[in-house]
Amino acid sequence: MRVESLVEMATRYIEELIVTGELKPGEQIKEDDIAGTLDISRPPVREALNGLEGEGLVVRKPRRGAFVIEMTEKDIWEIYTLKAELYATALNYAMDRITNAQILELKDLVAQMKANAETKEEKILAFQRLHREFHIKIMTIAGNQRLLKMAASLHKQIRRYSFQTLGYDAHLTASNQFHQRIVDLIEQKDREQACKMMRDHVLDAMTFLLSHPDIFNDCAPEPAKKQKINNEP
Amino acid sequence: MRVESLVEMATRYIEELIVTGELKPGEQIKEDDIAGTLDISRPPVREALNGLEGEGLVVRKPRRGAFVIEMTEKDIWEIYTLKAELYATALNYAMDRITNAQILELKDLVAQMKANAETKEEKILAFQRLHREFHIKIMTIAGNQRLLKMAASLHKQIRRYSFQTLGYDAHLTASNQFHQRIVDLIEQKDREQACKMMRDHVLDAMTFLLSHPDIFNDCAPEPAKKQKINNEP
DNA sequence: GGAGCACGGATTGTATACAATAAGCAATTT
DNA sequence: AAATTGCTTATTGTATACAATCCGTGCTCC
Repeated sequence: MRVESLVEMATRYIEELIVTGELKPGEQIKEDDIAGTLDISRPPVREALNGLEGEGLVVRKPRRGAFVIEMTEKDIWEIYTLKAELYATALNYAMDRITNAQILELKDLVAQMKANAETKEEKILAFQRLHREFHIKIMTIAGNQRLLKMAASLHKQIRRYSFQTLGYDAHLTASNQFHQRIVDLIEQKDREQACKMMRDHVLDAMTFLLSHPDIFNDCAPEPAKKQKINNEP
Repeated sequence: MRVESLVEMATRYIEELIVTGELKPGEQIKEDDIAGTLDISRPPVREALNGLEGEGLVVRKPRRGAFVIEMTEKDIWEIYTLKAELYATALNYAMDRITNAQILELKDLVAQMKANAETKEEKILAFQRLHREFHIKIMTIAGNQRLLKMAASLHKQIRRYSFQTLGYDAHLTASNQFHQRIVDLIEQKDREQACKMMRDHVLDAMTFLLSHPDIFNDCAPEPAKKQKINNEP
């Protein structure tokens, strides 16, 4: 009477460890450890790791094991520039179909994102959830499931850093401004500018992250022994 | 002394079966069959199927097995519209970095694509290879590996149909014209028009395929018993 | 005669067991 | 003392074995 398979369970578990930063980039993920913790056998864990490799969260080195993916500035650039295009494309297609009711829903999300919460952490968590919902709604309206899936995959790869960037008030308010402008432009049916603004929104987040290298250096693996692992022939 | 793991071997094998159309859409892929044919055990086959599911070539229905993905017109639309954007994006970034030598290489590929071969099949196969090389070169120059990977993934999903569409001379010459124009615009450093032409090129291929429904209906599974499989609760 | 239920076969999901390989350490040699 | 080689150990890659579930068929009952 399980609702999810053991593979799905293991996938969610490992993904959570990576996204929350509990497992640092470069760190090895041993199949036995995960299997032992979840009290299951190795095969489901293996399959989960395979799936996560496909999603770009994990790299497998033959006969060596699975490791949390390491991010360079180049990777950040790759992900954000792609995300910018996918989001802009989604909006472009969404502009053909969006209804007034849906515009109101987007406006509501933007309003909620501006709201304050008890603690800063709560605010960030709420913002992340709403932010996600905002972009998913646009991509859903666009009606391209593959686009949604690809964007989600890219997003997962950088979700590690989003909590920390949002810790900066300047970035959070800037993000809010972008959303407001985007919705305004959608309402005005200004496709060209709306898409451009969406692109700028994502690229602005990239610029912010790249100008705060401490954010993704903080997640670096201990340089002691792990460094040797990077020696590729 | 194997160079590739059994998983990679199984992946290549199954992928080939699907892309060549030997396995029809909707057809079940039994782990035992593949394992028996390749004379290996089930686990590597399972992992291969998992990977192919991630690439969108296979769907797994819980406790039911793996099936070759079925394509609807909606899927065709999703894939081509996305591909158009990814290719255009790649070109946009490539325009910043492309060298004159690389432009000459592209010109050479276009010239080769126009060349005739002994038989029609040979010509199509050569064209496919060169065509692939042409777009990969542009994406490589763009310098975004993730973009390349995503585009490759999308391409695999429709490669089944590309051989057949190229059987139509009209489509092949149209495709050649697009390539010629794209390279010309690259040479003239007309970024805007080059990207637009690239988009049009991909969308033109989509229009052609969608206006020849026989091409992807030909690959349909036998309606006898398999149809029942599609009954979802 | 038709519909519902039960049982059997087939196939996947999961677990355990074994084999192969690569890393780390120590001992030995130069 | 440093380097190299051989051994040991830990971990993945692969195979086999078992359990759970779903489909189809045949029987029974209405």
